[in-house]
Amino acid sequence: MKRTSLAGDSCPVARALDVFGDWWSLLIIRDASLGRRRFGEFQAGLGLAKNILATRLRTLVERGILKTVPASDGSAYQEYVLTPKGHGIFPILVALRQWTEEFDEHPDEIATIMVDRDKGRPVRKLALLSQDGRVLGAADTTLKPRPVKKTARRALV
Amino acid sequence: MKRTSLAGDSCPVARALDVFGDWWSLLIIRDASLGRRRFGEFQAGLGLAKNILATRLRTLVERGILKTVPASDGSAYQEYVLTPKGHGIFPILVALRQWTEEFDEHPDEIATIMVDRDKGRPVRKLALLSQDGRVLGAADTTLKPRPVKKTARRALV
DNA sequence: CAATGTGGTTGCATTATTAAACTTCATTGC
DNA sequence: GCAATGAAGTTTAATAATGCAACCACATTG
Repeated sequence: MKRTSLAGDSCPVARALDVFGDWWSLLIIRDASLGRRRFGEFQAGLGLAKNILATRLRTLVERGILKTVPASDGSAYQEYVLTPKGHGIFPILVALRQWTEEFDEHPDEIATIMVDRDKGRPVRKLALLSQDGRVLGAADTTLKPRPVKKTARRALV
Repeated sequence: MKRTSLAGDSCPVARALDVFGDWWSLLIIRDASLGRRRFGEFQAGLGLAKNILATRLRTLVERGILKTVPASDGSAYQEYVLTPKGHGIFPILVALRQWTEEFDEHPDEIATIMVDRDKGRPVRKLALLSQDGRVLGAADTTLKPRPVKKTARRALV
């Protein structure tokens, strides 16, 4: 069957999904961003099979989303923590959260809200802004071919 | 295999992934937001098997992300267009795109950039803001239990 | 040093994905 | 008006991923 890979796709959305777009990866990343670090913590929190968790952790490490570090409690085990590349996924988690908050049919089943740590007040909705600060909706945007970088152009000459 | 359903989960991230978190749905939604409407357009653009496309379109309609409308060209076929709930996914697509733009190992393979339609200039990065307008990173946020709505509280009394 | 806990791996049954062939209805060419 | 083509699916059979349970190696605890 060979599940079609999106790795070589030219669309940045597809490329992101190729890295962490499977059923469990984003949930693992979510838990990691909440401070979970140990294999057992992920397994208990997510309720997934251990073999699948092992596979996912391995590929997320391979892809530079997570890295393994010696356990913080001095034991000989290892822990999994987000790399900068992994921390960069945070806005995606926020966007997913906010979509559910706005459109879910049963918002009363949502357990938590995201708040500003300082003030304890709910965060604002993510907004897409133009360079001059206008709020943009989907209809206010277009896609253009990526301009070739100067260095790349010089290399071609 | 019995893919574990996340529908009843209390985490809003999991609930969103339960709706469109599979391998193809977000790509279909991406294409829909680019103006693709017909079965054949999706199939040609995504290169996925027709049976899977048919299944995905059906469940996305069931879940209120897409709706079917009579074809715009007067033919007897139908077209698939985003509902408001589906349009609400746009920020998630933007977040995925921007993550790839920032962290991908081969950014030269990315074909397009998102620009402001008016000015033709690249959009800004999505930013998470507090109520008083400060930019928040992951470390500046926490999760709190969802406060009970007034109406719900009154219903309990 | 035996017992338990952590962090996996292995094997098997079940379910999902895929490509290709087939079906149905609408549209076009003649 | 009728055959041929195309759009939009459905069906079928092979293959890959998932889930569950059992097993294993090593570390830690009593």
